[in-house]
Amino acid sequence: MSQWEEVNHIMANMRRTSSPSDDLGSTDEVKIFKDEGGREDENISSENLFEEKSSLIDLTESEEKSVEISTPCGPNRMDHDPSVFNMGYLVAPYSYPNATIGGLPATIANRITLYDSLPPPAHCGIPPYQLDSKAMGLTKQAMYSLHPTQYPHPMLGPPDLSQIGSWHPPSVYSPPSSFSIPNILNSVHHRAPSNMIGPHHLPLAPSLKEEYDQETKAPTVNHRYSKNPYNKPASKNSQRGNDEKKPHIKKPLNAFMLYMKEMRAKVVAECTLKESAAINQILGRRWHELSREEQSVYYEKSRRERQLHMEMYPGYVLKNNKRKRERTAKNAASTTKSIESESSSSVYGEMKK
DNA sequence: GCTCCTTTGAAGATT
DNA sequence: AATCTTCAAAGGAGC
Repeated sequence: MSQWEEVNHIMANMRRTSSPSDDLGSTDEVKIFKDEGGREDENISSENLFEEKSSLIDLTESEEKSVEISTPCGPNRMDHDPSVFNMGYLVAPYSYPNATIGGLPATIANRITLYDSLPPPAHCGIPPYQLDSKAMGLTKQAMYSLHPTQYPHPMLGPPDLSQIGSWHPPSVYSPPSSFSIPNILNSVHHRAPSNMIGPHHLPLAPSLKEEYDQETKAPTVNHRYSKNPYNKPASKNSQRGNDEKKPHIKKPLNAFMLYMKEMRAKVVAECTLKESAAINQILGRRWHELSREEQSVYYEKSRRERQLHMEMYPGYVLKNNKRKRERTAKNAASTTKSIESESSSSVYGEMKK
């Protein structure tokens, strides 16, 4: 069996253990699994997966020892600690939930990581499973290995060293004093086609910026689905016919989403993989490989998107969809009833009344 | 055609 | 206050 086939086999196993009708395979279970720090899972034939992945690990490790080239889908950090492969696809690429920092409880560690003047850890990622070059259909050297001297995207240029050690958690509540919608628009229009915006020369993500541009010409209500305000949400809300009077307002993208949106095409081109789940794993790993300075670019963009979103939709309130919660809460309940419940509780972003 | 997968982060909901 | 849950994007896969 080739390595590529092995990877596919692993992914097929994942699907088999998570059929839509099987709640055990839902996202919820994965999250629980993550939270428990990779505890042995008696359900998911982990032994088989372990063996399969171990073989991949062995192969790749031996390759990496002989050839010091990062994998096409990102450098592999795991050669220092092979054990972290054990849970492969089934665990988060890093272990925040139960991880500790300096022996601190996980919750405190997370607080420090997230709020105490530090960005999320950029170097504690764990590849979910071994992505070897052959499996990715690549034998060439990685284009985006993110070596300190390599910046695959102009945005990810050499970091501003002055920022090192002075990370400030991005907050939508403390925008730069110079930030304002008119500033953004002026910058956008005057700098076109450059994507750089504002005094910080940070690009606003195409999503909101372009949509905002569109809306300034022909205002629409749904910013991210201006052309078809009902396309995506429709798939998750089949009772859309009843809701067509109040278009769905999507959430602003967070930093990682912005990063994914920007880098996805490159990773796809690099890896020949098309399955988004696998691509996202790669992107997740790369996200953690970014330096703080590189990540801060996206946090700043995200902050600006949220700020702009707030300006555009002052009354916007995201209401969580209780569908999954209800589904897991009442396993015994009939599916039909659940759908009915969903219809009444499935609310996406909407405006305050 | 709908849902899942998979990632991180923001924010509402729940405990 | 702490924890849990959902949803943002993406597109292939399964039902």
